Amino acid sequence: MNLNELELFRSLPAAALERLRGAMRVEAFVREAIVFRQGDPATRAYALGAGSIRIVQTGRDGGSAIVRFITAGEMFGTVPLFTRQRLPATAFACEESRVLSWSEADLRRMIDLYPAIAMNVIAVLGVRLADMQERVRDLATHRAQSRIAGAVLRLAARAGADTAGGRAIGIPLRRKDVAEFSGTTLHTASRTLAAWEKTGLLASSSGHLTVRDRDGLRRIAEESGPLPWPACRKFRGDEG
Amino acid sequence: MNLNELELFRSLPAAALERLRGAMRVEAFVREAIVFRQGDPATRAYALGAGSIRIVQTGRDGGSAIVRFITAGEMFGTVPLFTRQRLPATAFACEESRVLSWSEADLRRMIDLYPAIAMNVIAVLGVRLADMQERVRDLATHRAQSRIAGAVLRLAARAGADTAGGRAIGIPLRRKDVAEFSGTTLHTASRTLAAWEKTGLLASSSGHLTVRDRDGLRRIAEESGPLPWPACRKFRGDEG
DNA sequence: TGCCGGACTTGCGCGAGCGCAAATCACCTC
DNA sequence: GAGGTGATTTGCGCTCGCGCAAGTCCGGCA
Repeated sequence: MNLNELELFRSLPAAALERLRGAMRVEAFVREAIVFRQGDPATRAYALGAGSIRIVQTGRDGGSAIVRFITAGEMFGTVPLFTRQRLPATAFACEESRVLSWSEADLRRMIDLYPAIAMNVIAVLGVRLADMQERVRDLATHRAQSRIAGAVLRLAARAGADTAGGRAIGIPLRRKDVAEFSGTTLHTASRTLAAWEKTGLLASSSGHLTVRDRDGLRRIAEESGPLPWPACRKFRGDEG
Repeated sequence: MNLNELELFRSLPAAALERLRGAMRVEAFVREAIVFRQGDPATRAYALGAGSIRIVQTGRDGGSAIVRFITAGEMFGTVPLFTRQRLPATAFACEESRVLSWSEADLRRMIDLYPAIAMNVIAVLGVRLADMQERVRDLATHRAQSRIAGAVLRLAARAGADTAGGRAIGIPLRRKDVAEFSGTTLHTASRTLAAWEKTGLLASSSGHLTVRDRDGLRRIAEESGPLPWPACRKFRGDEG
């Protein structure tokens, strides 16, 4: 993989990429291996060369949620380097993955030399922040079914590839993953996905989901959140 | 207000602050006035001089959630300048507020001259991203009551001031605000807050909440989310 | 001082979706 | 191919908390 394909190092001169390659550490992780643990001090900047990673945050009470999925080219675990915080979540490899990383000192040195890296970081964080804000709204205002549809669509848009049968999500997803990503339970996620498979909205085989009817899912995702009741029709009627 | 009190312009040389002051626009907004609207193109970088602002995101279906509260010193509405997106949310003044702002061109020029501004932006975004991730986990794994407690505690920590009667939240909050910030309904928020007032966990007068028993609220906030049922006691027993 | 509109409270009914449990299925190892 | 581990499915009961609606409180304005 060319380093300029990483979002972190976009539009840098060749000399910079060469130096970065020299300072780079490459590691391989097997399925379900842990790249770093929540609570550890942050020491390196990570980027994903190949595979996929899920970032899981666990609360004091044991409840955990998938904060984000990382796909090839994305940076992760890097923000706490700038805010002197500890790592706020744990990174699991969803599948066999190749992880690239740089030491904090090397990264800071490169940012001093090439401020464009800092601007890349801002752009990445900005997009992610917008994404998380949308998820907050989603979780706060939508019902379980809509949230699941929204989560699937978001993943399909960001990590999907168009195939003959529809848009395939390039991340191996268990039912439990879908549940923890959309803020519902394993059972509800299972029931819902199974129903959608039956209806032909999507297909799943060996841990991979494929969106077959994007518009159908979008309709469910935007189903007016907390008011899907017949009794509310009178209000929805005069709004148009 | 000294400009170096703004999180965006921390630790800049006096010369930089002087230039920034020259390029600054100052506006006053009355209660419930709109600073900018969701969907508008981003043209300026904002910071709050005094007062408080709520950032509200509305979905296509009409459901809206409070994404964030802004207090004096914080920047807002600035990220889309870097990602070339439109503004993802609307900013309402919670009370009379003084808003400072800079044009995109001026901001970019200053960042070129003083890269420390870019690092400040990264630090701010990093903290906010961590905050939003925690909220996502909260919304996904906690019950309404715990979410409300968590929301109140978060606001008290970030925008609170210690007083004789407890820690007072420096933002005027309606019940509806609490509801939209914690992902529940006006009714549940009202009931819950009223109950807590009766128990003495918190107090409210003329739109301002005061946390009287932080540990009590924290206990509710961390009440193991989806399993507060008697039937689960057998499990909770051998953990604690 | 009296009027008015918006915010807050509260009783009621109910259904979405959670926790539980048990059966089934897919996949990996040996 | 056999055994085992973990993922998935699915029926059941039950509660949380939402929608509704009516009443109350409070602050602003004339």
